[in-house]
Amino acid sequence: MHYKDELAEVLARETGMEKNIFSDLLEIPPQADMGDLALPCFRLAKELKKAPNQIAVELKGKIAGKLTWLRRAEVVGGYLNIYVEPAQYAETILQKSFAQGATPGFGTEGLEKTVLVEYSSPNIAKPFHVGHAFSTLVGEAIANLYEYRGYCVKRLNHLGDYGTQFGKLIAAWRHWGSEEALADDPITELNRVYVKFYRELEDKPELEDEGRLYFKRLEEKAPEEYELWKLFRDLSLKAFDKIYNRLNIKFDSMLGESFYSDKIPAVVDRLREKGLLVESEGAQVVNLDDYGLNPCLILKSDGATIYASRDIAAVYYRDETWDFYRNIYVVGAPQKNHFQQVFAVLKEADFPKADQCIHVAFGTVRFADGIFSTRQGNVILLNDLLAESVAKTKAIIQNNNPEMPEAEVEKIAESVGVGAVRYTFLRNGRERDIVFSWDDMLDFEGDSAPYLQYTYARCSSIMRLAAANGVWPLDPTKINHEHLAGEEEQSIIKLMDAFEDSVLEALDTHEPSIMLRNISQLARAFNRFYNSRSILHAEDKEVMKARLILTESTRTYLKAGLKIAGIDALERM
RNA sequence: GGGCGUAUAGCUCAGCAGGAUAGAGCAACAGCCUUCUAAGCUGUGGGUCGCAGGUUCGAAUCCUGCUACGCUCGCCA
Repeated sequence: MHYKDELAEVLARETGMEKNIFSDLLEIPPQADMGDLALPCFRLAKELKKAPNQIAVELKGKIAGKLTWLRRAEVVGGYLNIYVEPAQYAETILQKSFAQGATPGFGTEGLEKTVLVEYSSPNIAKPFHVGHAFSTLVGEAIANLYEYRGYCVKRLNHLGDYGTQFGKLIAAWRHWGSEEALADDPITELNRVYVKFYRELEDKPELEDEGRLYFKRLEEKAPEEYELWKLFRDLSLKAFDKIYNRLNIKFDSMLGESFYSDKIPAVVDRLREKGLLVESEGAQVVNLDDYGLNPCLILKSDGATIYASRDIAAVYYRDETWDFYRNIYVVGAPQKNHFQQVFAVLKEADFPKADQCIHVAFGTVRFADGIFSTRQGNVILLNDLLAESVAKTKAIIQNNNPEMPEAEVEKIAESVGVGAVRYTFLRNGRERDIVFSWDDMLDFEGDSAPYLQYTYARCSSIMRLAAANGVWPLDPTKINHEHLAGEEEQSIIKLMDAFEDSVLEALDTHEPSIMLRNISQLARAFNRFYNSRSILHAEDKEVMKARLILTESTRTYLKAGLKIAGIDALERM
């Protein structure tokens, strides 16, 4: 609400008080009939030693005639409610949005700043399940948000390709692996032997040592183990590529943990020089008492590296490579403590950008009766979920549009099915856990991606018809905005007005759901408008023009918001 | 035990730098397709905002205590 600043200005001038007092106090009322802006006068009452109601009345008198856009002001209780001139409001917002073309609410404050977003980061040789979807989809949306404000974004996939687990995998493979099965479906086969390893472990604890031995050999780059690991890694990357293609996600870097392994000695030296390394129970740790944290383990008692040291090495490497403005980790909430430690160690080591490293945590995907576990083979593959979602979509489309050609059905079903899944991971606060339920995942009504896509397609359909009838395109500056003064139209305008702030807040808090909520409300407002007004069959041509402009603008906002979320906007469905 | 987080309608969630009768969606029920896409729209019912105190003109929102659940607390990542 851009009028807020001007109103605060006038209030300050007329009362001789600080402008900030008013801009802090001014708020958007909970209901449209209470006005467009409101000033609660309760706090002023104390300072001015007058009743809130009386203050509101006096202020109302002082602003009278001072603002061109002010339609009326009303005192209700201790509130001064401000109503803006709706036609003028519509004109301002629509002109602004048309001036910004396809990217309303974009910004350039990020130019010249590089933001690294680490996300997805699956473990090689393991199935890509719906748990990974959280990081992948939230991370992509956050990357898109930064790009929308002009930042140069580097998408980093920090592959889990290192650690004792790969020693175990090699052991498992040597015991039970099948070449044919590996060639046929590598991830499934590798996962099969890995799961078997943990089952066998119960009776044969010696397997544990075997796994450790192979990892040690791997670290020493023993040719046989190394080649095997390399094979597993390559096969996994190929499999991951398929899913990333399907999600339309492209990474700028696929450097995994293994890449940083040989960069750790330099980190250890650095920490030692700073006098931070302490021996404890045979291991090398950094004491973090000053931060209220437990010591951070840098080197294990056998001298081997650990994930914390690898993460620290990665920060130095990334800064040398990209000179980052921000370094963001989209990693699950259970690793909060880990990142607090890593960032604290960086601070202790006087790394100047420690505060520019941010852990963006998200919740856990689990079943109602327990957690996903790769080891127990108790997972739902993202691909299976997508397939299910696409299949359901396809059935709906065929039911609704029996005439639609098969190829188009396929294409739309893919976009809608994938979009629906995407949306379920983005619609809520990211730190909430998601209890997996097929019904919720495949609910295409109400607050869902298909609802947004449907609304977009509906707008598109109207614009197509308008073009066919020769009434579109038309000059957006040459419409009568008085026709957009109604409640249905104004609620749409207000949401468009709020879109940019929702993007900024989403970026600020790394919470894509905030932006999505805005376009979800916009879609709802448009559908109400659509159901209560005739657009192409409006009472006269001027009314129709105004409504077409509103429709086209809605279409633009929906598309922009969906694109940030990574969801396709479809011309028909 | 220490730390972090969560608790709002039957279900899934918004709201939380204090403010006006606590909002959506789903589910339930009742309606709306001879007019631009019914994956839509309208209406109805449904809430001691976990519990107990406190601060305040005013608390879902801030503070304290408690309860429940989840995560985490060096040699996995």
